Amino acid sequence: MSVTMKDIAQELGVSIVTVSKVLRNHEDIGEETRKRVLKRVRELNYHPNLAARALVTGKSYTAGLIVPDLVHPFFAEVATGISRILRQKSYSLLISSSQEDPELEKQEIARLLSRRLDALLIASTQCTTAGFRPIVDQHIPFILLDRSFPDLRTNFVGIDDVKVGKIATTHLFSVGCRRIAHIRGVAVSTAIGRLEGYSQALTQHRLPTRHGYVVTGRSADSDSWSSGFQAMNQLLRLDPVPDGVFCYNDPIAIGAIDAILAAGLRVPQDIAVIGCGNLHFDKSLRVPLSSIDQQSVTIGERAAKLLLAIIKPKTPPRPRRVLIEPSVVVRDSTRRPG
Amino acid sequence: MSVTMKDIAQELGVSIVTVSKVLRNHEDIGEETRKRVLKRVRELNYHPNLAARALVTGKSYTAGLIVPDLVHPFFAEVATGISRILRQKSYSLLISSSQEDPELEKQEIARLLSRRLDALLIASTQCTTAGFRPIVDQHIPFILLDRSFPDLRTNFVGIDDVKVGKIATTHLFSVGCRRIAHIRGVAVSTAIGRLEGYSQALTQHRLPTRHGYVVTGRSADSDSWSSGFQAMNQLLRLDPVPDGVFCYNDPIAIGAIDAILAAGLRVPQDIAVIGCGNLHFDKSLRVPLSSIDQQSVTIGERAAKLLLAIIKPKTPPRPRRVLIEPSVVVRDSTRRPG
DNA sequence: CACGCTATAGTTAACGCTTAAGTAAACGTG
DNA sequence: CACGTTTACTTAAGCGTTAACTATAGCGTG
Repeated sequence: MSVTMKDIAQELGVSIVTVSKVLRNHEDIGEETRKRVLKRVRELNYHPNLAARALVTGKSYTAGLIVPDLVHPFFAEVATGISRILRQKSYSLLISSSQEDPELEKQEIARLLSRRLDALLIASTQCTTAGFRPIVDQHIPFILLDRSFPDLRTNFVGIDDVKVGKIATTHLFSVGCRRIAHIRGVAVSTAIGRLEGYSQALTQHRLPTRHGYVVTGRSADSDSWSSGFQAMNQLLRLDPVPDGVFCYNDPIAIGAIDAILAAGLRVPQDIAVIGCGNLHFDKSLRVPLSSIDQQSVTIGERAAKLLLAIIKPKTPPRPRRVLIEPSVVVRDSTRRPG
Repeated sequence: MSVTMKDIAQELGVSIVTVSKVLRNHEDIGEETRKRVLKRVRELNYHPNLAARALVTGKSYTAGLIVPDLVHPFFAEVATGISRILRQKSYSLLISSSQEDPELEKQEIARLLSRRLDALLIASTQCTTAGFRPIVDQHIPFILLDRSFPDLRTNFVGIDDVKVGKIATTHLFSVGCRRIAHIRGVAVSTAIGRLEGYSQALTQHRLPTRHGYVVTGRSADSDSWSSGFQAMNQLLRLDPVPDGVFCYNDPIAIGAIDAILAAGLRVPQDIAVIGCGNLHFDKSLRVPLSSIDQQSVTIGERAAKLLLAIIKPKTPPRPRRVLIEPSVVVRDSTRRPG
């Protein structure tokens, strides 16, 4: 079918091994032989069969990535960051989406495991850590992204979610909000961390914890908008009505803003809103949305670097936690006289 | 290292081939032996090494996808569609981003080729077809997505761009616009097709072709917003000013709307705007944006199905062109008394 | 009861590459 | 000039599978 080392070796009257060595820049090859081989390799546009190489070396030069949803810009950006770093080291990336379905995620883990990838990167939708057992059992290095599990000692790269909640809430405080509500996410680590940060900030600024001021966006990410819309309507029925809302993510925040506007109130004059994620269209929204930037590309890049680091050594080093710093991006939805 | 067929065979006192046959549901295996093997396979959580299998069968059960930009929702959705179909047939997807860089795209093609993938899917940023030569030479089935090349007879799946331009322009006409401008994209097939459709619609509705009414968004997709903003400013300096604008894509349209609003005009009362892509946040924009839906997920699904079809036969069937039907999604930016 | 048939296995050789070990020739050294 | 050393290669073995044969037993059949 396609050209092999054997073909090249026979044509040139050398052994297969000689060709192999030339291609891997092995030292003990004569200058002239090396040139002859390289010349023929170029002429035939030969590329070694990586499946064969993987079989004997045990390294596939491929990493696997499982995300809940490729369309979500956060994960798309993380993937882009990973891809950029891995490309430099000639690694490829097998991407698979779990569609926010824990069962599907487990299947994908199994599938990727049987490909003997060098490492796995997972932004998990699992609730428990049981699904990671097969990975641990097979001694495949892996890194969790974005969402972490307290009871699982493994590599993790993500944003410092407590800090996210803290700086978002503090920002609302600094623009004059005193009745700050929170539309939280479902019970994953990111939601818990941001809630924790929100609470810490309230305490720090000596604001009371009001009853009903924390509501949960009920549904999964795919339906964040309506989730935010409904949650905000719940908040609008409270007395006193909040004057600032920190939302778990941007789609929820957009839904919340739409609910506020639908109720005849103004953003940010009556209620200021801040989201999280800093989606790149935030500035073109009906009310340009203030947000917490999650440095998604950076998360991807750091994850990829960590991956390369843990692949190298024979015995994997002990798990590392990489926390990225969030930052506030101020737009109209919180821009009002302090 | 990890469990192999050999281990299982030895433990059970059968030959490796027997194990292999059981796993591939080969018929000539006794009921009892089959059960014994399957039992042990499950106990050990054994999964065959796909690299080894790929080496001998020549099929990697992996497809490659190259897109200009993973973060762009269109490509993310296409990838999701592809992924969904391929998953059902136990195929994996190696995704790689060319970052809108033709040179990088060529490198990625080379990289994917050396992995002996079963097929390639490419949404290309190339200007010429030269970059596809290596793929053709190696007889790897491949499918172009979204952007096509008139001088290359190959498989293609994408939207009917002429129709896109036609129905967008016709929609503007139907809401009362009589001076319809077009902010076109750079010289790829999609831009050309949409322009063609725009022209056809003008003719059909007996509208004059006005000088300067077609301007080009200069830059690449990554900077579409400012591109649309500037292009719209150009249109605003014309006399007469357009009363409707069909934009090559949604980010450009968002930029255009921002420019119109910045000039103190209203959307859609003074100028109606329609984009293309139907990004899922369109409804939450400052002015909710009418758009042409490109059925991106469907494009991905159809592409994946085509892929599975052309992989099967020994000799590849002749190239097919699959054109998806676009449709108008009406929102505020064109909602005005006809 | 020898025959071929069927069901159920096993044997052998490859897939394309890498790794380790081996070797022949040329070279330097005391 | 016998000895080790270096250079430049070759040979052999094997990575974990599968494809294509081959082998054996049990069985009905004419």
